[in-house]
Amino acid sequence: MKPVTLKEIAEQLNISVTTVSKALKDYPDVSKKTRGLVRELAKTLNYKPNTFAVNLRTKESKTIGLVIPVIVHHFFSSVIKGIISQAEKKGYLVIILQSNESYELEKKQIDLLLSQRVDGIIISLANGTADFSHLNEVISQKKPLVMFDKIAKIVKCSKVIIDDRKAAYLATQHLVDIGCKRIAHFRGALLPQNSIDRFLGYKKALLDNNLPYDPSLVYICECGDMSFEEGKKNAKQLLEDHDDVDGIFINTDLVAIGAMTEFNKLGVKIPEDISIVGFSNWFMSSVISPTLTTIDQPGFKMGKTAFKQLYKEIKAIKNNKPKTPKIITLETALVKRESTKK
Amino acid sequence: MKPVTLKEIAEQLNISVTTVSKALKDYPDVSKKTRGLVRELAKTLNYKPNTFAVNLRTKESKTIGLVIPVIVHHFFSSVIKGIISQAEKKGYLVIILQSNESYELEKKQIDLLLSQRVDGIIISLANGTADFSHLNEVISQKKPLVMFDKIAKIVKCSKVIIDDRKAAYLATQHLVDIGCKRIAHFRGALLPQNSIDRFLGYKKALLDNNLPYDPSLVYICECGDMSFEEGKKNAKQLLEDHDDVDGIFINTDLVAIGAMTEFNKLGVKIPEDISIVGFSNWFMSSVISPTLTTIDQPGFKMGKTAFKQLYKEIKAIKNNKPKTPKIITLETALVKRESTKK
DNA sequence: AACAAAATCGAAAACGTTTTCGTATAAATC
DNA sequence: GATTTATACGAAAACGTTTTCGATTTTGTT
Repeated sequence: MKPVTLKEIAEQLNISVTTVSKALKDYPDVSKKTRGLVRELAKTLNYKPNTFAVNLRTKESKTIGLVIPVIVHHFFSSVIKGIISQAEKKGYLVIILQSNESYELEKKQIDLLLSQRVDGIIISLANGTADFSHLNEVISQKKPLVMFDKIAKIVKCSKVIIDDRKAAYLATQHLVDIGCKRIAHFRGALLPQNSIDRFLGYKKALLDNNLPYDPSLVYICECGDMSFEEGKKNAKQLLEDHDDVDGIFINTDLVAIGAMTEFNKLGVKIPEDISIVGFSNWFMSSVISPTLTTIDQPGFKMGKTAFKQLYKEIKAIKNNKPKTPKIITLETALVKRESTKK
Repeated sequence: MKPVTLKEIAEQLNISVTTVSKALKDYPDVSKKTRGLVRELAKTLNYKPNTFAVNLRTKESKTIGLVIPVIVHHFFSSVIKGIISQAEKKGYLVIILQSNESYELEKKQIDLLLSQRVDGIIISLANGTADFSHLNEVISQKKPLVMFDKIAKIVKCSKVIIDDRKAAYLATQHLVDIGCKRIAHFRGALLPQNSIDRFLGYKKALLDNNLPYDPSLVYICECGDMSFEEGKKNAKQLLEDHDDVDGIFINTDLVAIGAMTEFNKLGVKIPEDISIVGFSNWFMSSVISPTLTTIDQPGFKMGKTAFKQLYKEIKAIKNNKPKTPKIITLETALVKRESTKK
């Protein structure tokens, strides 16, 4: 009934707990014979070390925490998958918490993970996060921290990102290349670095092509749970505000799909009347009609990379060998589809 | 540098560790004064109980395990969200593992969770799972186990499901109601109970409407990572095999969307030539063209319900009060959209 | 003042593991 | 045969908490 312990194995074999423990962990100072006996008995009794005791003793839990803004989300669930699959290879478990795009909640979740004493934390920031004391707390506790996608440049930790500015530039340039002259932008929330960078890439592409930058062509979406609705709303507003727009670069696929739905309803033809480029390459984008040109954002790889980096830092800290934060930039690509086919 | 312990608080106040512990946990046998002092010092020192020690002592980790076949999946990620949000309310953390639709992996993950000594496990079975010894192992260790969606009737544990047979019946009946005479079915893998039930519901609806059941109209998809491709492949095959089909009830939205994509490519009009009903109500289904009629499967609620049930059983076992397994059936609804609009 | 009852505290064991360090036995060396 | 050197084992402390139970002090009662 009760789980088997080292003590019971020791008693049955008439040896000490110490020796049993050593035998199971391949210590050199235990004879081949007793090691064999211990191993055998442990197997027949189905011995499983008590993680609680091991954790207490070793001060590590082989568990990491992951905090993300949303879960039901193609990009983020891809990242989760990447992290979990990589963590599994190294014998780590992953505790997932969501911030719901709320700073308060994010702070609470970090606290929770710290008091849970996870071995490291991976996070993508909530839109509302402007204060970083909770993250600095993690760092000052010498716990490895890796940020991805929605990062804060100011926090001194490793980061896994894409070159948002470059990707946005590419997307906008593509719209220019196919002949768009009046290009709008549905940007993300104000705070997140990546939504800023995408905006800057958009702006730079316009200027490099001698197209005027018109702030009234930039619309904001929070990109939270309501992304789709926001896309619809902005699309409608855009039509009311401007009748000459022939291209839009949109911060997120889901918003883009909302916009396309609205345009479709209002009789605006895509790509004939307006060309659209999204961002992230959600699976959905390849099956809607017209299919959506977008930037491929490698979620799965980002997850894997983030864990790999975290793992390195966990090892490094364990060996008392510091590690300077590293910024890893993954490649993206423009995926051309029907929404920009002239 | 080192985390604060009860001992340090005790030494600073010149009292015993016992009293500090009691003061922090509102034991009645500690005076108001000392409790105040302890509380205050604990706060200023930012004391956080060492979870490892607490776990070891109390034999519970306030952590549960979740095993699902896939993560990047609208339904499953909704369930994850439901479980996590409910677990949070009760102070539980969730460790997520994926089985990748593989029995071997599923077994390994369960083992992992057991050796991790989680307080309970929630699982949706892999397609390949036909042996249930790993699940019975969980039960025989008196660890609460709740299955959802893809369940095994034979395993004696609580389950959260929908009435798949009824839902499938409803879906098929709808096709009949709009005038379909020759209705195909893309079913799921052979083993999962829900794919069996959906098939049975389909079959019964045909017979109840005096339509012949033709086995050659039933196609199989594994519904794993390749769902979309499977849908395309089956659609193509169906057209080659039969030229008189005017309706299809499809096991999963993603497969249905694959099929629709293929039909679209081949010039088959939906719903004019063939009407389609999917299953699950993925968000995607509401934005593709034509929008997909489907069965709404309440993932978020399923997750919440599954955790609630698990929580009840964790409490029950703690109080040495057994609990007979409970089967909870959630409501579904047919969502009529363009793919069945005649 | 004597006693009972209540209030307050602490010693100690326990949870199960890991690891250091010492000791005893066996093997090797001269 | 005496000494060194491997080899094999175990005692014990430590990780930080919870909880039982006994001891002491204070309060209340007569």
